[in-house]
Amino acid sequence: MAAEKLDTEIRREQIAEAALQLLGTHGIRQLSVAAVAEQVGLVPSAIYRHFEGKEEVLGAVLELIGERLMANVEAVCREWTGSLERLERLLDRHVQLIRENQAIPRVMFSDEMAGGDSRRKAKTYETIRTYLRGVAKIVRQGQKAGEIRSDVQADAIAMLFVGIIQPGAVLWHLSDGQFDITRHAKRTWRLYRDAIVA
Amino acid sequence: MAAEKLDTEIRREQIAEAALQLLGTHGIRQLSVAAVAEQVGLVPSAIYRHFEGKEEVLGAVLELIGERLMANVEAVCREWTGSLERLERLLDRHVQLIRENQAIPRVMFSDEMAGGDSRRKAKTYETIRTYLRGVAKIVRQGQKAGEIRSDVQADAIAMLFVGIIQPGAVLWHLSDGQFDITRHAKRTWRLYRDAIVA
DNA sequence: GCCGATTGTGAATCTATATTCACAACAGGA
DNA sequence: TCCTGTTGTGAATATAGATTCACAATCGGC
Repeated sequence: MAAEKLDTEIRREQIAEAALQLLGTHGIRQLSVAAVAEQVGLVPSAIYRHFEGKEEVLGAVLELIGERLMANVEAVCREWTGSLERLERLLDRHVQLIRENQAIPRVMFSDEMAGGDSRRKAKTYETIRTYLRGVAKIVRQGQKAGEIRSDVQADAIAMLFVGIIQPGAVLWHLSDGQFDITRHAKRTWRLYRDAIVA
Repeated sequence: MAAEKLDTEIRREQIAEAALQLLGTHGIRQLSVAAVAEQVGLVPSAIYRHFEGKEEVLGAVLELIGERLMANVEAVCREWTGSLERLERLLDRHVQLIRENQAIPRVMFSDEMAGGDSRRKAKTYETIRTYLRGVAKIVRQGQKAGEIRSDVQADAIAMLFVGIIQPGAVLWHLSDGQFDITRHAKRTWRLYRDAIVA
């Protein structure tokens, strides 16, 4: 039975989303064009109507992740003013995002992606740096406002922010959800907060 | 030209080590039996004299990593007494270990490994937990001794310890060594230390 | 309603890799 | 020295999965 014909822009999004999903449940080694196609409800060869090949699909996934990460940064900056509140909320959103997309931490912090060409490696690097820059910006504002200690570089503070989640996210995934990442984030936040307040 | 005939125990170690090395330079997608064999100076089929297959090789790599991680924990416990010193030195050693084996953080915190069977996933989980338990033990001693704050679970403190390195390790790898992980660890240690002292 | 362009399909192809196997070389013990 | 078990080799096999292609269905504009 033939699938509905949809605009290539729509399909590209669907495909990237499907790949992201699959990357969460199985590793990159499992990620086959066939699996992605099935998830979308298409036949493998149809993928090539919308992407040059598997590599490009992975690139789109990376793009997608980058967008979502930055959307969170922008959201907290919009909704809150204090830098500490912003960071705390960003943490909440980050946990939420990870819970919905297990693949994110793995893809970003594992270079599973970087396997193919080295362009992807560079792009992954850039995506992470962009996110870190966003966090660091919040931190710097906090430092200017005297809410966050200024004797440590904003970059370092931003990176430790990511470090709050990363190990927990992995445990959460490896334990099939046993490990309570939300609680972990809450607990660790207290620690982190105390470490960075002025 | 035929390779020297060596005892299977030796070969197993060589093979695991070679795989670990390759996992560092290329991702898991690149890791082929052929590549491992070449690195050891053998022919692909020779691998099967010592391992059941690729999966088992990956298992051995995991084992290897676990041993090295725990060796560090034991070393700092042997060489130092204060819990803060122990943690600081463990951090040094951890950075060192990562610098020598890029694959470690990626393998451990990326579940690249967990792709195959779910036994590996469970084993990866156990390996990480074991390491975390080791760190947490140091932390608890510090809490008893009054060196480390007691109002936060030792587990959380141990996990953040890992979080100090993890993001930096990834950036270091993705940037091909541009990012200075050693400096990052030093800077972040100050932050972390302040966060956990009693 | 007709036409070109776009999207979907199924079969065929192509390649990379894991794995197997029969045979060769070698080690060490009897 | 001979025998047996172990390790290494190269060729052959098997398979999964990416990619291509000729053809069919569908859509939008005229």
